[in-house]
Amino acid sequence: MLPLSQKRREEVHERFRSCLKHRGLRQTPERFVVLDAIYDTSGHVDADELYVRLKQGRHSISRATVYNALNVLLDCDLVIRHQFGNAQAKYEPAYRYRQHDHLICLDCQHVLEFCDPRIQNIQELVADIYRFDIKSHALNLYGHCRRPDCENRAEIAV
Amino acid sequence: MLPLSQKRREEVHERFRSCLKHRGLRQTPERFVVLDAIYDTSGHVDADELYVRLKQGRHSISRATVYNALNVLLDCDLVIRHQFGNAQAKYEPAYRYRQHDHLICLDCQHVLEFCDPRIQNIQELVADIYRFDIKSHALNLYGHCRRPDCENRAEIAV
DNA sequence: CTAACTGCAAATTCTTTGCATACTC
DNA sequence: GAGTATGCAAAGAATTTGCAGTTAG
Repeated sequence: MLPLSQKRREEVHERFRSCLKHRGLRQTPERFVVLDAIYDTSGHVDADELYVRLKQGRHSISRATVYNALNVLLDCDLVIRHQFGNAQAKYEPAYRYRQHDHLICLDCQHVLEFCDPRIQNIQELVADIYRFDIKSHALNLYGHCRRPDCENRAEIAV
Repeated sequence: MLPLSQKRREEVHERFRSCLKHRGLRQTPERFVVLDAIYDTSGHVDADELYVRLKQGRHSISRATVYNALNVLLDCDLVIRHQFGNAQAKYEPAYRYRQHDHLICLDCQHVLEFCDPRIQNIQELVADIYRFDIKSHALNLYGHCRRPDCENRAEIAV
């Protein structure tokens, strides 16, 4: 959890407000609490982590509302959802870092981020060839990290 | 469903047999039936489709066994598992096509395959920089296809 | 004031597990 | 023959849904 600058937070809230208005959705406190929780997160959170964290904090909120807020935030392009292999969605802020992709350790589930401009080129080329209007992409690299404290290293393949 | 050549099927079976032996696992008819069903599939199947197809056909099999077989086949690197956004795993043969990635239509869920050699380069560079031993990758491009019969096109973003 | 949202619990979906029976090796 | 795999049904995990009560606009 690293706190955002007040200015940054205001920008994100403003964007959310205008998106909600535009879609005729309500500005509820719960939705902003979930938004802030995601933007205060370094790395990736899942829905349950958010629920537990907010429940423990002074913002009581139900799981259903967390999921609802996440879907609204996805619709507004304020958060990004990832599926890193194991079928539990992870979320991250859409407007914090520059565009990046992920490197996932198969042993300890650690996630690293990296950038490579060539992905943009690939995307454009493929869009052109297949006549697709591409909205987003996800490049996930799976492997084994070499952190000394990496867990479950034992599971070695053939 | 496009039938494999007998020769190709034999190669795949042989690979599976040797892998099972190597791991001290049994060669059960069910495992080979699931293997063949996946290799007879053009495109991507999920576990339930396999179950239904095999149930309908002359090979009665339980869901639990389908899942078990899938996990064994994954371990043996004979099939590849994908998560295309919606958290239901899809499977495809590992030894039919050359290495490829996927283009997914957000409206009709259609999946196209494409190849780009630069991904290999990116993978090697990232492995080097982050000192990761990369085993596999998945590059998914999400967007809107332009097929005239694309369903659900209506859902337009802002 | 009223339609949309929240909270709760129940329902759904996908996958795994436990246990008795069946079958490989 | 020993131990692993299968089949069934039940359990589990993640997410969605239905509904009564609450609240934003």
